[in-house]
Amino acid sequence: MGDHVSGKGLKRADLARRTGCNLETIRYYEKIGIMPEPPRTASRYRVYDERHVARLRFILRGRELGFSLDELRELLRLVDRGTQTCAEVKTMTEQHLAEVRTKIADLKQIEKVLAATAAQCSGGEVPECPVLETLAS
Amino acid sequence: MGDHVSGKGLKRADLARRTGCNLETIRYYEKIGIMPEPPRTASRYRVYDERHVARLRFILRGRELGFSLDELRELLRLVDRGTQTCAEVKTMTEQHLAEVRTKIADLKQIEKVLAATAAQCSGGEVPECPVLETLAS
DNA sequence: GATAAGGTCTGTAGTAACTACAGACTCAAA
DNA sequence: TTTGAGTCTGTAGTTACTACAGACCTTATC
Repeated sequence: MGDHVSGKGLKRADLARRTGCNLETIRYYEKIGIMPEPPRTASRYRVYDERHVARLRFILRGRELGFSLDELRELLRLVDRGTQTCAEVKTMTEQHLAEVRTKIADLKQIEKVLAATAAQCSGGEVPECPVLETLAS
Repeated sequence: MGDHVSGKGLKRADLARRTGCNLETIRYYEKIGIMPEPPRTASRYRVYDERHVARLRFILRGRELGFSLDELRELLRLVDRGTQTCAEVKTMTEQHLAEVRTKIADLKQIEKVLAATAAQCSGGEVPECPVLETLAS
């Protein structure tokens, strides 16, 4: 069913396989309205096509790049509107890029403290520990 | 009440002020067993002392350094046992450090893609957009 | 045709680490 | 005494999933 109708009807598991997405996540994306409700067979099985594959890939790629689902929803809204401008998308991307850079800076600071502290450890069977002192300070 | 008993009884809001911790978070940490249940007044108000301040600061500092609550629970268990060794703590720290470094590497890769893509944007009022093409690819 | 295996359906619960709120109670000061 | 502020409890909401139970459907095999 689905697949033989026109040679391109995909079931949920097919969509999952094609995109690498988790099976349940597809349903979740539909529920929160970031993936459109697909047509159904008579017995209520979801039927996807290539546009669903493309959209889900877009979302997954965006997630890989650290966009939140809300940001992707907005990005997709611009795409769907069909009249988005490069300027709008660029602004969102630069905002996100700034957040990513902030996170990197935060983590680098954490790394610095952890590395410096661990380096002070004797690693021996002693109760004194620089890490615990750092945490307590 | 609390404060005048011996000059060091702290109420929940006092503990929050002293540590910078959110008021509700204190109750949450108690609920999940990472902060001990403090003694109570007759009317069931929590009463904290300096040891609670120290422990909460330990937790908050650990969170700042990216340790999970589970990791901190383990760290505190070692502390409470009183016989922890520097070696045990060092191992946990180095494991965490490795995770932090992985996260930094991931984010740097993301940053690279985002920066390169945004740089390609004309920023103009055109519908073509390198960001969207990157996401779709 | 019967049956068994596997896919899909729904709703719901669990995860991390909080944060916030409602409604009841208590405390301190004017 | 009354008012305002603080505290108590339990519970719900957040992000982005993931997993499961129990019912239904489809497909293959005999």
